[in-house]
Amino acid sequence: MQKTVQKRTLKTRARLMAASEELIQKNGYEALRVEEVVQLAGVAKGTFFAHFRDKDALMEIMIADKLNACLDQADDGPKPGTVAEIITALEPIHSFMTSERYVFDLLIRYSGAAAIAEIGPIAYCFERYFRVVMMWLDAAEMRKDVPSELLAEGVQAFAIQAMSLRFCALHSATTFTDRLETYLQAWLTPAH
Amino acid sequence: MQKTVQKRTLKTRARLMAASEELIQKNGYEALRVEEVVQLAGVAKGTFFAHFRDKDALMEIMIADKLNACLDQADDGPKPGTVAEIITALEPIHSFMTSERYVFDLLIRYSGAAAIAEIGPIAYCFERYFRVVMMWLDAAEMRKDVPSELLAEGVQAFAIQAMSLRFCALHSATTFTDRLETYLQAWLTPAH
DNA sequence: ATCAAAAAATGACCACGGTCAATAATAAAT
DNA sequence: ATTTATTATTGACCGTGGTCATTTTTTGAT
Repeated sequence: MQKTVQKRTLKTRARLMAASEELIQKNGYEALRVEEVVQLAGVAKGTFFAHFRDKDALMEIMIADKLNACLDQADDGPKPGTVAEIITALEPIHSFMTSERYVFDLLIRYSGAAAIAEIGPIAYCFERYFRVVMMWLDAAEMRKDVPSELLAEGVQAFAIQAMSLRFCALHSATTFTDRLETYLQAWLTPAH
Repeated sequence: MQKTVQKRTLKTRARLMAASEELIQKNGYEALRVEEVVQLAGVAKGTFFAHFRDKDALMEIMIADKLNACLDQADDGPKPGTVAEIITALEPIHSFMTSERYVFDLLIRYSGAAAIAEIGPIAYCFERYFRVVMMWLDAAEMRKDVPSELLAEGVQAFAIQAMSLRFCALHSATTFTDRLETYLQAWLTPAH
C-alpha cells in the first residue's frame, strides 16, 4: 500500500489556492464561486473537488490562514493584564471574524471538531484562541474562585455573543467594544 | 392603492405549511426539499416563493413555532429560583434547539434581527428567551452587582456555548447539563 | 352579466455546488 | 525503452434553491 503523491498535485493545489486568494482579495469571501476559481487556476471543476472535500473545506483553510496570522500577532505582543488590554489585544482577531457576515457564520459552524481525530483548521484556531486567553488570564489579576480554563471559555462565549449582536440591528446602539468590556468586567472581576 | 388579499392566498399558504409540517415530522428539518413541499401541497414551485422569501424563511417560521410552544411552557411553569432549577426549566428549549445540527445553525444565523423593523420569528424567540430568563433572575437569589439584563444576556451566551460544544467531539466528555451548570454557577453566583 | 385592473399561480429556465465514469499523466519495475 | 499500476484530471451530468415573463383567477365597478 503505497501512496505516492505526484509533484503535479502540489502545483495544482497551489494554483487553486492562489486563485482563491486573488478572488477573495478582490470580491470578498461570500462572492467566491468554485467555477471562477477553477477557471482562473486553469483546471477542470472536478479537480477542485479532488483537492477539497467541498467549497467549505477551502473556505476553512483560507479563513483559518488569516486567523492564524492574527493569533501569531496576539501571541507575540505584550501580555495584556486588564480587561481593556485583553480586548485591545484580541481586537484584530474579532475584527477579522466579523469582517463579513458569511465569515462569522462559517466560523461558528466549524468552531467545534465534528469528529475526533479530524479537527479542522477553524476548530484548531478556536483552540488556539482559548489557550492564548487562558495564558493571559493566568498571569492577570482576575477572580480566582474558578479555574482559568473556565474563565477562558467564558471569554470566548462572551466574545461570540458580542460579535453576534454586532450584526443585529436591534442591538447596535452599544458598540462591540463597549459591550464586550461590560461582559468581561462582570465575568472576570465580579464585585459581589 | 388597494392591497386586497384573496382568501385563496390564505388557503395556499396553509397548504404549504401543512405539507412542510408533515414532511418535517417524517424526515426532520434538514431533509426538507422545496420540491417535495410544493408537490405535496399541489402547487407550482414558483408559488412557494411567492409566499416565502426563500427556504430559510419557511424554516424560520416552522422552527419558531415549535420554539414558541416551548417558551409558552417555560412561561407558564413555576418560576425557578436556583441555577439547577433554571437549567431544568430551560431544558425543553435547549433540547429542541440541539435536536438537529441544521436547526442549531439556522437558529444562530437568524438569532439577531438583521434590519430594524423586520425582526424575524427566530429573533423574536431569542428576545422572549432573554425576557423570560431576566424575569426569573429578578426574583431569584443571584449576584446583584450587575443589572439582571446583563445576567440574562450572559445566560444566553453560555447556553449557546454549551450547545455548541454538544456538537463537538473534542468536548463531549462533559454532558451539556453539567457544563451549563458550571458556567451559570460561576456567572450567577460568583464566590470571589 | 361584462369588463378592466389587480393579485396569484405557473413552469420553463438559470446558478451553482457537487458527482463519477472515462481518460490522461506519472512513477516504478523490468 | 516498454509495460504496468497508481494517481490525477476531465467535463458531462445531476440536485436543488431560486427567478420571472406569461397565464389564470379574482375582485370590484358599470
